[in-house]
Amino acid sequence: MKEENSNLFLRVYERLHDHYGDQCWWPGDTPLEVLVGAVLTQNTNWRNVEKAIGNLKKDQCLSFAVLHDMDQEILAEYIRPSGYYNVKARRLKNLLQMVKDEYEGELSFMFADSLESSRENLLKVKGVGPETADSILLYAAGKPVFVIDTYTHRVFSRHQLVEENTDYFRLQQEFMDNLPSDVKLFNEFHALIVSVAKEFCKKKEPRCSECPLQRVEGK
DNA sequence: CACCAGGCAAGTA
DNA sequence: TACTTGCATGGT
Repeated sequence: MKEENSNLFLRVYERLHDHYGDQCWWPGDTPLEVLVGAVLTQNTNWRNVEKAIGNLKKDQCLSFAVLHDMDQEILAEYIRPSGYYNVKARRLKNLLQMVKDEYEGELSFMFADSLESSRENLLKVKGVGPETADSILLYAAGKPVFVIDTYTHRVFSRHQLVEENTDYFRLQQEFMDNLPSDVKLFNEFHALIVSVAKEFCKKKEPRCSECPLQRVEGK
């Protein structure tokens, strides 16, 4: 539309949203499904994650109690299609155990906790890094946390919208300092960045000249 | 056939 | 601190 906004990040968002529309992430029927998916999708195509989640759903295993009590080896077989199934089974077990220890096994208790301490508890789980933790907080808990991923860094640095050498926390701060703290906006923006990166900002054969972010004017 | 996908931890120098 | 490697299936 008009791009009358003076904020660079909002202008990028508007241009992406005009081009792609609502993305409606995260596909998941329940917070638990989102949490499981957040681990399973680590460096993995979402389609493979859907297969793995489908396996769990088919046997009614997508409940906290069932997953928590399931043998790690059995869980690994269920999630095999998502790849790295042994490490991911262990990581899921670690995560479920933390929720059991810290929040009586109730995701709703974790989500009711403060952002700082729930994030801290998530990050202390072996296998949960900043992106996985923030994905859970944004997409499962509905907290206003901006999720950064490799695409975010690639798209924004390639368009010279952020410093080339930055890290997760600084990039996240930059987004959150420059955007209104809005869950729906953070949700859609992250998904839109993934969409534009997949289409125009691949490592090999980038098609930058056709990208809708061409000539976004700087600050 | 090669390449990569909605990361993270552990090892090395 | 700054790279590198292991983990692994499935689509293009």
